[in-house]
Amino acid sequence: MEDIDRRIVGLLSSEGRSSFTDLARETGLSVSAVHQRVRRLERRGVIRGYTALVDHDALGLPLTAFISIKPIDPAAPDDAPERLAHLTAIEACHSVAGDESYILKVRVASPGELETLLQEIRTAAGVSTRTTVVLSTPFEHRPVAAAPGEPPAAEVS
Amino acid sequence: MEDIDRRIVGLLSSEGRSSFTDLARETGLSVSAVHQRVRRLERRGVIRGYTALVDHDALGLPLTAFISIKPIDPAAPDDAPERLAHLTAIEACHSVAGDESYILKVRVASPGELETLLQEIRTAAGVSTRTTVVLSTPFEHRPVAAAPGEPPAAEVS
DNA sequence: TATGAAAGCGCGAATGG
DNA sequence: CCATTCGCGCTTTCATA
Repeated sequence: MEDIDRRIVGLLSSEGRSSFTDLARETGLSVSAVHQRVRRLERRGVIRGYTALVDHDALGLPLTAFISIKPIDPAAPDDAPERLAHLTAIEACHSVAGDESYILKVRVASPGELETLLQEIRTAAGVSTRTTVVLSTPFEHRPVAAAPGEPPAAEVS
Repeated sequence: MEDIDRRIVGLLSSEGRSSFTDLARETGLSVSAVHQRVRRLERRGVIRGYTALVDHDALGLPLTAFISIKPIDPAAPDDAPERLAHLTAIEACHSVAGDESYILKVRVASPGELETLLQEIRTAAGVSTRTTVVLSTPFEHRPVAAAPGEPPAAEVS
């Protein structure tokens, strides 16, 4: 993972369908060189895939919310992610430190659907919920910066 | 926005670099038909762009956190998003209902960087912060479902 | 909005510096 | 690890219905 790879990742992170020809131009390498690097980044899992960024309003899912969940029985085994995976309204699931155990990000069509979803979450995972409704999203999915502060210098890793 | 468009969006949402040839095969349309539909979806903003999904661990940004912010002076004009936009560690910014005003999602290299970032956020936007550290992420960026419950029936829009 | 054909270019593999 | 070459496949546009 060196500087030119970070650059490629940055470019693909802001333009996921860039052609190898474009990437070559913008990095100063030949097409086959970028090609090899991109394939290697994919194989090593640095690039995990590609996705279209969609306007959820236009798709009829204008309501976004963060739902924090906490087990009702703290002694029960914690398999909330598996129990919730079938609910396609849940876009992301993060295990977190703090008072609650997971934060879910969900997209639904209406308050009514949110209510239904909350009940499904509570019964499927045996949890209580705390919901924060998103009013608007100034920005999201910003591309990774080409160079953060400094790549971790000398770490054994 | 009809059914075949949702299907295309779903496909591009799980495979952002799918060729038009593949999309045509999977939808049963001709190549140029999908081509037109995809371009129209892009023009109308239903598809806002494409991005590579990256492994932040591999990029040297293994620490993810949600930071909720609240203005110190509630009377001051609320322009936090503009004031925070230059901080590239902030991946997303959502305006939310509830006790706090925004939820930020950030990616940093270390606890030390998180501390620095928190100070920058507080001074740049005049806010207090509450931070929730992400321990792991069972899933994220799940593709939009082809058909939610039902597309909003008869809305004037 | 759909299709099919034609032109151009990008992709991907193989070879060699 | 990078550059060059080349055949095939994909993208893109246009004419047409």
